Amino acid sequence: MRWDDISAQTCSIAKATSIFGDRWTLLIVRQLFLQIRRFSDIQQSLGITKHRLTDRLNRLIEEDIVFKHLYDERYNRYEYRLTEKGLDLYPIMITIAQWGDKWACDHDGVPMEYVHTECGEVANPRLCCSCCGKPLRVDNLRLQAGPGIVKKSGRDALSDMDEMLYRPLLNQQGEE
Amino acid sequence: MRWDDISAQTCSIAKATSIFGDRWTLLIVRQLFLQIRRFSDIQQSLGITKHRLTDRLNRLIEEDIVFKHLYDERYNRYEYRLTEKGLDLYPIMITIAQWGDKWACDHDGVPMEYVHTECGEVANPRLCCSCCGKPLRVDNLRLQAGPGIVKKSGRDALSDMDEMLYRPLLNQQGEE
DNA sequence: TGATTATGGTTGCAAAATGGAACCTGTCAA
DNA sequence: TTGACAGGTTCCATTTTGCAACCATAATCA
Repeated sequence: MRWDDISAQTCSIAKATSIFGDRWTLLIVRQLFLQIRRFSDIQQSLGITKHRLTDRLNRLIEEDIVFKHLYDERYNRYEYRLTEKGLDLYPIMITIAQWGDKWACDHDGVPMEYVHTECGEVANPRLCCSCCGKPLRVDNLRLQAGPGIVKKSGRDALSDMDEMLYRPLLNQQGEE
Repeated sequence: MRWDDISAQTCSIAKATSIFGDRWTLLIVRQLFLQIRRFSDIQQSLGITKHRLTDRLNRLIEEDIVFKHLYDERYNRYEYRLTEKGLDLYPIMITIAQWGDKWACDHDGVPMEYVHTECGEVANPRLCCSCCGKPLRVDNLRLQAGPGIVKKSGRDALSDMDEMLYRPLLNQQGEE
């Protein structure tokens, strides 16, 4: 299984993983959220090699997650900024940080806190239902096949990989 | 910068990334959430080599994210299941899937839907404030240094890497 | 004017991670 | 006793990464 084949899967997690499922990409995005946006600043603050950073930034630009912004015309200097698609990674960053805070934190306590500026409190961001607002957990969220899979299945267009992954969901739907 | 050095950082995202910031780990966890738990099933459904899968599963076991469960005594067969720490990755999986649904979805629509069993609706899981329940976004969430960083800074124990990352937050706090 | 510094890279090579195929080790079932 | 299956391990070629050196441009300094 080559890396390009993974991005070709229907699964949204596979597609997302094919973009930032590597050692550096998420950390680069973290820096951008923390306003560390210049090539050399990112490079030094992460300890990533220039080579790798060039490569990763170009990939992020290709994916329309990052764009180059001219911040100094005299020197012809650019900084890297998040596009809307990139800014939309914020919930992922926060959710990962929360998990790390809970399970991989040393005895000093969490490194960062999140203040919800509207209510002024230190928030514990959590996933909630867009409909009723209650917290979502593994035991009160049921997965079901969405239109993407139902349509593909209808015209027999599921890949072997999709078939293995989604067949149980499709069958379960038939039973109900 | 070696990979082990990344997990040594204070940042929760760095620590989390050091565990599942690679091509396969998140996809393996996805299979476990989808009840695909046997070695050969995971291997075939992902197209990962046995070698790599063995390696990744062992790492997940070391990290206490996965444990082996004997499901057939006669054959002495094990399956891999998520621990509490592993189940806690659910919000991350959902959040990543949501992002993929929004930004990397083909024209057929989303592959999966999430039904909140308590209200019965197809939910659009989103991050909310644990205090007031309102949705959190990049523009209404402010980061501030938490006890982990404040304490380390107090006893001069910030690594160079931490210093670069957290100094702005510490200074900003002083100004207020 | 010529040397030096800063930014933002590229190039080349060695080391580490990964993929692919073959092989191994129980255990059961025919 | 042979074959099949689950769950690996071993070996080697390929790919990705880390590291150091080099380069180009523009500004600044002596």
